[in-house]
Amino acid sequence: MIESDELLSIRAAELYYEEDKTQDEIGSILRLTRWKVGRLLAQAKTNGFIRIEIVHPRARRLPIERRLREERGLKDAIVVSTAGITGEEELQARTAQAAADYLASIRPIPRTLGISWGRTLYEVSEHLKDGWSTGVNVVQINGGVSLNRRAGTAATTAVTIAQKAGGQATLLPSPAILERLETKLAIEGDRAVSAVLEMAASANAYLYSAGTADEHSVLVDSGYLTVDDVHELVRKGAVGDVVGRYIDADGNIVDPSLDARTVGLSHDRLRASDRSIAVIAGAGKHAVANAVVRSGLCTVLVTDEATAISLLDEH
Amino acid sequence: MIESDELLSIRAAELYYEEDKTQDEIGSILRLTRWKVGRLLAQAKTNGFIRIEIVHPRARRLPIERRLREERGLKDAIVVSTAGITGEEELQARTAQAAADYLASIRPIPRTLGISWGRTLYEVSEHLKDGWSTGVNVVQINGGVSLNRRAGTAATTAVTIAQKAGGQATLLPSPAILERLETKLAIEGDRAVSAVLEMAASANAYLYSAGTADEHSVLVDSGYLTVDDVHELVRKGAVGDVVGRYIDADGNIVDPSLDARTVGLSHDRLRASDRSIAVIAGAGKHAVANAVVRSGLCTVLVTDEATAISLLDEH
DNA sequence: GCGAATGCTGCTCATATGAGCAAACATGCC
DNA sequence: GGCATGTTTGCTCATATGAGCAGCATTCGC
Repeated sequence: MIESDELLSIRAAELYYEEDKTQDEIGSILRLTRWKVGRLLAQAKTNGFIRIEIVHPRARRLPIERRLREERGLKDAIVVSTAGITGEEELQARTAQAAADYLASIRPIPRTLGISWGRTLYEVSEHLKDGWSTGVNVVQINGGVSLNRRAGTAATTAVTIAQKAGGQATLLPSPAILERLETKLAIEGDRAVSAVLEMAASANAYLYSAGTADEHSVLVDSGYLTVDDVHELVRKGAVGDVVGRYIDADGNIVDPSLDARTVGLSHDRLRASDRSIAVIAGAGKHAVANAVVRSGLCTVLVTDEATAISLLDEH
Repeated sequence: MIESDELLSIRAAELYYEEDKTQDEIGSILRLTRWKVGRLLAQAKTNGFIRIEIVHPRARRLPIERRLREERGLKDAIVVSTAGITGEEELQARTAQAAADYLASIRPIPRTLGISWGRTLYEVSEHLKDGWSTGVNVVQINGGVSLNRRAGTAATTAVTIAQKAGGQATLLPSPAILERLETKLAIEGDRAVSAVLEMAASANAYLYSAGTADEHSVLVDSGYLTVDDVHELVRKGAVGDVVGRYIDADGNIVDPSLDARTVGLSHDRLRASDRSIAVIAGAGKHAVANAVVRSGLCTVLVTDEATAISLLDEH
């Protein structure tokens, strides 16, 4: 009876979902009452035999978002669907789009938005619609004067976001990491820098991404760290960086002396904000994402389905 | 408006299918009337954004079955779902199961069933339930005395099917292919063989599979043909074999002189039957399946989703 | 073998949904 | 601008579906 009922529920589901028959019609085909058919269909659903997927680049996974809010204590979560995805690039595009959508939807509109920089943030800026908000000022929250060919990406990101919202962009005129602590303290003391840092500290909302702790990190690419530096950080437990600062699985700073030479908003300030939005997607970033969420670095997370699920499994 | 409506329909679909909200509730969330929501959902379905899959080893694809009947003129078609499939083996098992189910369901119950032999048929016999029918006699329709270690598979298949139905099995005591035409004519003239062939010709229903035209063919494995023979057949246009006879894409016999040396039911007899069931599944058998269907060798086809779709595309 | 307990069945009733339609609206054409 | 045409909207009404419940059967314990 267990067996035959399961088979029946599949037959019923075929007729219901694929042939668009009513439960009544199915009843007469399978020689059952329509109530029995309804129960078989409910059973098929419960057993997980019916899989419904929304296949669209803008599709989100609301049940997963809810679980992230409830189980991981996030204020909000945006999870993009990976259904029908073709590659890592598309995943990043979808996530950036979702982050842009979310940013445009938050109320009250933040007067000042603190942002980090990197590939992800750049993509978010590209996906924002012109006029996405009215008069949002953008301020960089970590050192962004890039040393190499990528120069300008960081500035472009901030300027684009501000411009599209009809606001002003304020850049942080400082390297991300300095070689000597004295230099760092000196540059922080400079009025041109300290004013920006103060503005960053008083922003109403933050938008940032996180990097992986490997040789492909933007900090390596930009020349602030060597591959060996990163390997050493990994050995010490680093899982990735958030606004230029490397953290371990618990969200703690991995290397305090390196951190002291890093210019930008502190993680404590980020944790104190009630609107810090992290945009983290991709198979390689599960570990950082987990560290960020666990240590309360963000209140809102924009991510992909696979990362979200790993976040729920970890828990 | 085109754009924003599409996005709205996705939001509505998320709330409807993932959050189990009513159209009314969705209406108040998205500030729409419930009728608009209903239309958005219908639109999302039409646009193919909603994908519903039945994930179960016994699941079938009824819409594809219907199209096969309508567009390819089959009396009946059984298409097993490939959703959640892990490998070729599972595909074969699912198809064999479906063929067994179908065989047990046909009415009127055939008094005599003609069968071929091979891996597929053997699996079908294994999947049949004991007592699947009452008194069905089984007769082999092509030469089945195997020359190698596989000896017995052919016989076992026929005996198992008959036994489980409480009927008699009649074996065809002849090689599949003979080296000389004279021998073939002589063996056909023998009463022990001709009686079986007559019985085969008068069967009420046929169940057979098809082989690919390559070195993995059972006919090569059994020693009836060499790898070179098969290559030569392929060169002449062979796409596979049906009950030991090689056909081209149009279902025509590829090599008449080889065919004349092949013992078993003719394709003409198979085409004249109103109940000839072909069981053909697997990525390698798309071409044979198409030839079988196109040339009317079967009235009923049991196959997998991918093969079925290729059959509809060909058309 | 008998009663209790559990589960299954077919029902009533409330609710959710889809079909069809008239009015409002936008669109193109002169 | 004014009219005709096609599209979208909000509705009524018929239908499909799910919740809840009482009766029936089956199982289990003793």
